[in-house]
Amino acid sequence: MEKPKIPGKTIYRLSIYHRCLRRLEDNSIETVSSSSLAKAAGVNPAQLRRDLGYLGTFGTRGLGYPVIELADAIREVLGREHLQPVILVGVGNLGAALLRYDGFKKEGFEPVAAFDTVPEEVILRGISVPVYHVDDMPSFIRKNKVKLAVLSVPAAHAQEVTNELVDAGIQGILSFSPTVLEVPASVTVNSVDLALELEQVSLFT
Amino acid sequence: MEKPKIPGKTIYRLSIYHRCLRRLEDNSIETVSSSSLAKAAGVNPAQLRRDLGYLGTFGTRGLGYPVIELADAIREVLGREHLQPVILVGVGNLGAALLRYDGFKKEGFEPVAAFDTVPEEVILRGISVPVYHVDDMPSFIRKNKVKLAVLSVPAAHAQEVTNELVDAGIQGILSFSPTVLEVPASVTVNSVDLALELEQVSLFT
DNA sequence: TCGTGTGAAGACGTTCACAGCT
DNA sequence: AGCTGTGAACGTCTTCACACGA
Repeated sequence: MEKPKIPGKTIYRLSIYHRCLRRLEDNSIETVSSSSLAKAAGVNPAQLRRDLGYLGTFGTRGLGYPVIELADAIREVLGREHLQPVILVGVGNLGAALLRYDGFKKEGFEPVAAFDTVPEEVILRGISVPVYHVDDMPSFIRKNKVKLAVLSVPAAHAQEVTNELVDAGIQGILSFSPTVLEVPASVTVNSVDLALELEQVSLFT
Repeated sequence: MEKPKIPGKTIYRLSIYHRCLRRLEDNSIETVSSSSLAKAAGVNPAQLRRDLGYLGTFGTRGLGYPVIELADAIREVLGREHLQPVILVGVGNLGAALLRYDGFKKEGFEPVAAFDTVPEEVILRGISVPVYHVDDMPSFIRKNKVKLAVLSVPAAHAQEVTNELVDAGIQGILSFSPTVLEVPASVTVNSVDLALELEQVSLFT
């Protein structure tokens, strides 16, 4: 069997296309051309067609792509059928904001618990997720078979916490710490460094 | 004059190297080899040497790079001498967290004001930046010649606010809205989509 | 010998341009 | 005619591998 091996960048864009398609679904639009979907997603039409080519051949020449089928196909590839449980470690300012951020739920992720070294000090305004002490983290991960973690602890403790997460069985980490985390190859890490992102903007002006 | 034309990805990594170098400066370490710095930054040694090559030739063969000179050279390229003023629009959960986030200041950015549609409702816990009504935003931008903005408003209003920012003279925007923003070519936009980032992690596990 | 600097090769990603289906 | 699907060209980024200086 051929394994299509979809490139990472394409996968990233598929998520974007999916979001655009959902809007079209909501508006009961049935077909869409590569050029208009590409414009909505902010990419080149040829690139979009190339990306969709990884899903098989869907489009109708002369017409465009069927919105619903295409959205389903992307969902299948991205495995978006059920909500993924996520834990969050480090309920400081940023962590608390992330817990309240509803964008995660919209995209299929559900924060099921949060951990901090001083859980009693966490202000619970608008947070419906339980906050526990980090000592309880490994057992929680194992018991609930959580695979994804969001890391928003101070940089100085990021590696230490990461080690605990990995030992407990976490397979994917979204980190907001401005450090390079060392993990086994089997664990995926995605780092978002807010200051670096802002810097990028400033350098191209 | 030859303009070396440093690639965007290299610039991004230069920022990372710079952060690593600062730690070395703090520890009074005077020279560093490409391999050890590369490891700290999480890149391939050859890539690091290639990147540093854009700055001119600094290293001493057989020895490594002088930490201080190298850090200075990067600072010069990145134009990091003075603090850049930044405004933030949309002081919701995420926006408030970003205001309290001290990582920006450490990297040379200073939030000078924030704007919201209901500034009076913003809880000021730990926020030292003044929060004004969005109606006052354009005049503030013009008066203070602010060039950079962080956008953390709901997706539905992102484009509208962006238009106002651009009209008022903003040249770089760091957006946290999950939408594609339309701007003139002269304006740089960098989008951070938190849900997409988490999704990326989940897809590679 | 150690580690930089760099030509050359390779991997990867994007875009063009057009054949072919509806 | 309109729009997809894709070979091929192109451009960019990464890595190798080695000459050369300290």
